[in-house]
Amino acid sequence: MRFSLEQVRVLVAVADTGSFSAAARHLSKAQSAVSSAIANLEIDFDIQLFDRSRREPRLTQAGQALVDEGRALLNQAERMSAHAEGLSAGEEARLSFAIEESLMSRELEDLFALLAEKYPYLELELLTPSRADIATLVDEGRVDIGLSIANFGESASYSIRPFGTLKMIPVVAKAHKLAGKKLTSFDQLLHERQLMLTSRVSAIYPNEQLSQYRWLVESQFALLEMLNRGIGWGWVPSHFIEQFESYSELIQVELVNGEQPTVLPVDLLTRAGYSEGKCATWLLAELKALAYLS
Amino acid sequence: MRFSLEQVRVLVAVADTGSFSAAARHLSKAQSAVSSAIANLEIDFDIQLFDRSRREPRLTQAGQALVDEGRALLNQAERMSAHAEGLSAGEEARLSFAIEESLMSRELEDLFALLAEKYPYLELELLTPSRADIATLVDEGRVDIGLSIANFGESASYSIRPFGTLKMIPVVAKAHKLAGKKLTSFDQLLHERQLMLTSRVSAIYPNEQLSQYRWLVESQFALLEMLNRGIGWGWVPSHFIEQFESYSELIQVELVNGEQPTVLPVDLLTRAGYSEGKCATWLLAELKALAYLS
DNA sequence: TAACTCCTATCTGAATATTAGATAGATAGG
DNA sequence: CCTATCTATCTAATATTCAGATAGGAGTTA
Repeated sequence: MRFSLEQVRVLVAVADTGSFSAAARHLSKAQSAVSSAIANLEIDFDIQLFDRSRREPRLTQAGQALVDEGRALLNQAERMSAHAEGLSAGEEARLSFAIEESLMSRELEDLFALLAEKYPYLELELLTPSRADIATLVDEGRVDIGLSIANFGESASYSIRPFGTLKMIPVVAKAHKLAGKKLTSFDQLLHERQLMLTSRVSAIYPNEQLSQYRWLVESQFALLEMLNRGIGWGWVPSHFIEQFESYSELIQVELVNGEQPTVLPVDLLTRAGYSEGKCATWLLAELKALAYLS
Repeated sequence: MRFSLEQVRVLVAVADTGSFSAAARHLSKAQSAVSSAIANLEIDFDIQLFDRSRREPRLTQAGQALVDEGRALLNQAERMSAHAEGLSAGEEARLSFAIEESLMSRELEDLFALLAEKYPYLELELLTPSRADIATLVDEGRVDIGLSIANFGESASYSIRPFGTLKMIPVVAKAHKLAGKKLTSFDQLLHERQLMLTSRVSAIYPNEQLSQYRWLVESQFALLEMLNRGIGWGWVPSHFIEQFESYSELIQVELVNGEQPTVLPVDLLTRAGYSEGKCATWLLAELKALAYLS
């Protein structure tokens, strides 16, 4: 016969309370049940767990070692129970989330920390593909939820809902020749080298105003670094400049008639048959409240 | 009702074999037992673990998550069993071992690695007090076994057995003025500064030949470093020089009549009522075989 | 479509394990 | 010595687990 979790619970209770009787009271069991539970464990393990030479039993060295093992075992069982309870309450086991790098922020990091605390058993997958790939991932079912700047291709197999807006501003490094100048027309920008995000997989975005001198960069990080080095100008989410120390040296290119910034609509993409679990619901609600997603 | 380890075993078996029937065969149970075990788990956890719409059940997302938890739980249970088995076979739960720093060596490190592998559940405490303190620790029961160079104080409450010998040689740094010289008498050494181990707690060792110019150092490490810097000469276990790169710059002080090295007896100290467990027995046997303990 | 295989759910009675209650013996403290 | 409290053990009742039988569904083959 193999030992049971219940026996281990009894063992730990006896170790905690110091006597079989007290453990029985604590567990709402008869004293005889505790006594035989321990006796059976000792038979199973073929080792004495308690020294009964005194009135109150004392753990032997082996007993102490096995009580420690037992606690670990019960913790694990408790964890399993709690996980099951969460799942039963509608928390998803796994959430795959694709979000455009432009939407990344300090606040988002804080949000994930909260998520981890609130739903400790959730397995999150966070992908940050380039804009045009998000729809594909949702479409293929590779990802549960996608959040990206509106992208005017559509498909029947995923749903699109508006989800706030993102403010994009044209920026340059302080050392760039456009820095501090007030431009009278946007066309002047288009005669300078533009650094823009691209994707290896999908086509580039059709609705950006494009300079004829453009460099295409796949990595948001590399793009910002290149902007920092004054290699060109580019559209950047305004909160990047406000929140990240590393990019506080980038400044907005201003136009005299003030027609920027561009406010881009953000879309929420979900798989066709997707029903949000608790975690996704919470995460999306919190996300919607983020300041930079006005 | 709370779930049992047996139910978890069934759950994992079903996940592994892919069907209730196969799991039943694998576990030597009736198929109905497997079926009801899973059904009860689903009732307990209040969540569906398998999708039964097809002929063979498929794990739901929640089911997969709980199977993972279950595997962890069974591992823990397995660990507890194995630990109990070891204890029942006579392995001690805990071994407290005090050994003089002079006896430390490469081979000893390897020995501990082997010990950890051979007895994975043993909790080892390794103390390296200074020589005179070892007897005290054994005497107080603070330590199960002590290994130290013979020390001519005795007590009734611990037993002393001879356990090999350690070769000590007088050494200096290559840069020291005694380096390379052949001394005609030991007395010449006694006119130079001697660095020797001491203990804050107990008296210094009475049976060493003492220079009148002596410095007392509590740390073996500091002593060796000071020897390396040429601050004086000192008695050092010969295997230190042979085994440790850092001290290969120390060389033996030679006497023309060749009366060194000094061979010191090593003693094994044990508590009065101490009966070696398997781990201690193995460790001591291996220790005794170490080359430098001739 | 029919026959066949292999699957799961469920019922039932038997086997097994667990439990409370009662009792006896042991230990510690006054 | 007496009392309170402890543990071990017995017994009968209860609860749980299990195997075997059966029925129905799913997939495969002819």
